[in-house]
Amino acid sequence: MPDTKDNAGRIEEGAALKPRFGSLQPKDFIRAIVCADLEANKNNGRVMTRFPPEPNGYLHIGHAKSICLNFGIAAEVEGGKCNLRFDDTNPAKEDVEYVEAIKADVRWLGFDWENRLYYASDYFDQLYRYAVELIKMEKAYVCSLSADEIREYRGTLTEPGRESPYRNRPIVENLELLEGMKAGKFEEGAHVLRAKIDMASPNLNMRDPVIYRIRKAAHHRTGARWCIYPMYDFAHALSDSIEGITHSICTLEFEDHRPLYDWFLDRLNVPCHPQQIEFARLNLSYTVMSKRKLLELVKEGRVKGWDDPRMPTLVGLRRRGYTPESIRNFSERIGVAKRDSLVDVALLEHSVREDLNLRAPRVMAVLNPVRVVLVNYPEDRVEEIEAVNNPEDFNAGTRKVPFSRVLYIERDDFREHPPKKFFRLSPGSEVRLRYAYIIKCVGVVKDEKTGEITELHCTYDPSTTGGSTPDGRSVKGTLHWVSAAHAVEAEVRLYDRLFLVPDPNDETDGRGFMDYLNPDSLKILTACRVEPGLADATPGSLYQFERHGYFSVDPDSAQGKPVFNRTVGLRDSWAKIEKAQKAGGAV
RNA sequence: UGGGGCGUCGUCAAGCGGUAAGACACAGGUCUUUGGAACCUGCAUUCGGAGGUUCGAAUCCUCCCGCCCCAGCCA
Repeated sequence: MPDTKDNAGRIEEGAALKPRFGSLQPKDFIRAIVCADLEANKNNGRVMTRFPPEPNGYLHIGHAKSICLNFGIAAEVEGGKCNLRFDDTNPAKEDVEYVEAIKADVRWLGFDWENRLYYASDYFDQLYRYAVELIKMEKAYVCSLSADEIREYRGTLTEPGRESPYRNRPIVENLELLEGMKAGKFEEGAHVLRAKIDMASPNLNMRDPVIYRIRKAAHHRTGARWCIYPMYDFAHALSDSIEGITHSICTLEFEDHRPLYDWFLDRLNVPCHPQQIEFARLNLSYTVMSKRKLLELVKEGRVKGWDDPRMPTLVGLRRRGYTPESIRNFSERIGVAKRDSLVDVALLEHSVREDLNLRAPRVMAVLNPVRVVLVNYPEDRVEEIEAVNNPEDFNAGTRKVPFSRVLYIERDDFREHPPKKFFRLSPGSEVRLRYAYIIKCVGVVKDEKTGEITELHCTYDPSTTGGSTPDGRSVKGTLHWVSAAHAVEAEVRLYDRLFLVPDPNDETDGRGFMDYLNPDSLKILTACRVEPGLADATPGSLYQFERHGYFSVDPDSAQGKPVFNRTVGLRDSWAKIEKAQKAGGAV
């Protein structure tokens, strides 16, 4: 792990004497600002951003948007840099478990902070010195009001606040008190350090905000060395400055904090004054994004953990089968702006399909098997059928798949009474088995009691090797299949959206997001049959099950007993037709 | 009834005084041994509303309407 103590992003002298543009384009309002700054030679042509997560939870797709923005901009500018900085100012909520997970996620997404891994806690000494400076300037004071009293004194949205009776404590007394706080002489809540700004400000953030509070909790990095911790507004602005950040990009809810951000930097003798720019956070339809809600899903057991494939967390998406490329493309497509929006998950799904279409090897898997006996095929004959691994990529080559007299096909691919436009298998109809032969259904065997179809009898046409039709007859349907004697049994987990409504965050009718959970967000199929080549598929690898969708091999897989997660289904135009037929009555 | 933001196609989103990009979705079609993919076509006479300025406005001005955020010793 790189040492971060001595190289905390010092502003390199003479780092850039002329603007460096790199590939940066003004695609969005933030890049437009950066471009303009570069042209004006602001910051000496230097561009430095940062991604500042608090290590109190797992990263989700919303963070990915921010990561792609911050690391993206830095990468697009010649000499641009993006730091990874943990905003670890609240030991009660934070944990090393999260810092490690976050680092892994950022790396997985494809970004590199090189040796610039920082922690706000690296700056605690410096931050403390800044606080002392503020006191000496009479711009900060130790307030001994209780938390409740402070709230009361703060006023409301429409009424100004009142000044704390401790507001005009002498400098020496403030200094002594702060020293005492730092030394652990007081209990939590006894005192806080506040900035002395304006209790009548219409911006509540400016009503003498707390900048240090006593917290006697062990910090995951500094241990018990400190018992006072700086608040976000103070720590963040100054950390940005210490690292020489030029553009401090954050989400909209911090817009009201910008005057405070600037206030600290304008008063203190700091290395530089970064520009804070706010953009709208990502909202995705049919999902929730707040850490609180995600945590609740995990704690209440509604999902199996942070990496449950239904979670919008990066670990969840990864396990589901999403690739870093697809997430980066998605981030690019959604754009960056300031208006609140709800992005359609379909766009995310499109992004994976697009990526996986090009790279996922194709394979045959029967999810809901029904037996097919080729009555005119020799009993013990086994053919090795050649199949293309990826029609989008001829370099992917071919493979052999065993074919024999008894096969499995998808139960859905047979209809005893086929609806209009159904060109799969039905009594008397012909259909092609992918890469193999054309078969015709000549008999249906049912369970006497339940009426369930247990077996289909078909004949195969030996002249149609490889699925060709030498006589030129056209066979519309092509089915995937698997040889019963050779297939491997597999578990397949079919995921669907976690929520039933586009915006589960909407509480206007008194319901909460938990009320909108989709009871069918996970369907586990245990009797699936896949090609023998998949017996020992490597966890994490990705496949396309032909005619079904994209699947990732789950870590729960065991030798000879693979488990697959459906990443996303293929577009299914038959499903659309069928739905339309049902909706429009007959035909 | 305080302050800060935002309102352009179903969903994102360009546009920055010269006459509405693109993507997803959707609808048709071509092709096809994945009803996949690919490809083609269609999809806002109109930019929250009303006035005004201008030869000309989504872009400028005025008023109005709607939505989001802020009263943690959270970030």
